[in-house]
Amino acid sequence: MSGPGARPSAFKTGTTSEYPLSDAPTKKPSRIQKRNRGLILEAALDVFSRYGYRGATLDQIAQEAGLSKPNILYYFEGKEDIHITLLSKLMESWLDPLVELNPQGDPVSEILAYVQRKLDMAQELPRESRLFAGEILQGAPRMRPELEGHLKPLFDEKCALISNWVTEGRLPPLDPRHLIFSIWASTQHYADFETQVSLLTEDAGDTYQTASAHLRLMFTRLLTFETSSSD
Amino acid sequence: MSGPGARPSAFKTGTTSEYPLSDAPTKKPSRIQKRNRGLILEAALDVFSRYGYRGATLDQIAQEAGLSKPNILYYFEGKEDIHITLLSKLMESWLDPLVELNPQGDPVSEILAYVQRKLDMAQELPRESRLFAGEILQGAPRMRPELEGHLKPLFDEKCALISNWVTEGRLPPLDPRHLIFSIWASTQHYADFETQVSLLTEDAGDTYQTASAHLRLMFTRLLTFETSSSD
DNA sequence: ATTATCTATAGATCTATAGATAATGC
DNA sequence: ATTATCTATAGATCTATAGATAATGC
Repeated sequence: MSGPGARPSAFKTGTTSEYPLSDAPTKKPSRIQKRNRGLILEAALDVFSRYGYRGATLDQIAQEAGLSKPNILYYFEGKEDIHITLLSKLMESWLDPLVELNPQGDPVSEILAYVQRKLDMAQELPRESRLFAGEILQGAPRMRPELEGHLKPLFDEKCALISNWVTEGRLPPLDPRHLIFSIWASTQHYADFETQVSLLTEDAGDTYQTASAHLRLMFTRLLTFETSSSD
Repeated sequence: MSGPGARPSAFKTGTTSEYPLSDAPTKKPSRIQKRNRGLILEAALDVFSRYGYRGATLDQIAQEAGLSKPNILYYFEGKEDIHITLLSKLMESWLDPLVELNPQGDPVSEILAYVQRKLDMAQELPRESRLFAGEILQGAPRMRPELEGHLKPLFDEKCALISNWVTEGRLPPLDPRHLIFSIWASTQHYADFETQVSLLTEDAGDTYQTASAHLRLMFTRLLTFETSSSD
């Protein structure tokens, strides 16, 4: 009846494995399965990020993947299953740059490196950035559990780290939450609002280079003590 | 046949009047017309900003406006006409804070005041912010002429102004375009990503106050000379 | 034997219109 | 007379399934 892609569409926040524990596969996925699921997810990323969840159609995804529409539904339970699978897989790589924020490193260079990693991701993974932005913009109807389960703990952990750096006097007093929001906003802007950015910069070609310099300057000034007084 | 809302759905970028010059109304709009068009636009802002263009339905808009579906289509040519009308009306108030950037004022306080105005708008007009964000995110399929006609000239003008301030030595060297992008991104973030922000801050209630302090600090540092050397 | 794919189509959803009726303004 | 509103429904679009057929792996 339903294909090998058949899995509960509900999020299992407790596991990152390919299959939820409650529904272990009786067969390992074949080569064709892996290949076609991959083709579908790649096509879906393109279509969903461009037109949004409701704006995207299975027809477009099937066409882009080079498969027939019913064949798409052989590998996934439905449109929503594809979307959730995409977002879920993206989550990890999306949080990676923040995970790498190293408590042992120098606070200023760690945060500046984080800014640069986020900007690089905006440049290299704009579709992923826009997929996320669209989901959040509409209230995260399909990703909320994932945000609570993975993003929230990591965010809290890194906020605590930055707070410690401030307490130790290695950073000037600032609100870690708003610092992180400003980093996210100012870097992802180049992917999420690419249409506007390239319209206004007349697609100068060096947008990401000049953006990098600007953001490095801005966050350096914010994070660096003004040692205008003694010591 | 078609109601008084019947107007060419194409954008007329050259005019900001209620009716394009080429299609002057033979009758002035009645009180009921104004009221119902207003009700519909208010409802549509709610629905479009929450579900996106494709995700919104005329049923939802009709319900929210308290009118029947065919009655909606009596006042507007169709779904797209409502959407374009909304975006077009929004444009002006959206650009207002930037228009107010005063060449005669003090550069730093002018820009800091602009940041605060944008943050206030995110707080007070989150639906408008999200409507715009959604449109840009999907490549501005219905707003591109408006962006080219109104946003672009204003953006160029204000970039030139900031460049002059830099040349005059009243601001440190910086890229005006990226400064404006950073202001837009970091302020609108609180409206566009409100779901994520309130999830991560556990809706502290004072989010906009602490955000204001953070942004003032960040942009003050960026715009203020470090007079650590002589003079 | 099982996995993968296709054609045809059911069933739901949505935009928009037809055509009749009620309310309003000279 | 004109403006405003309603019921009913046409027509298009989209997700998903039924059921048959082809390809693949023991």
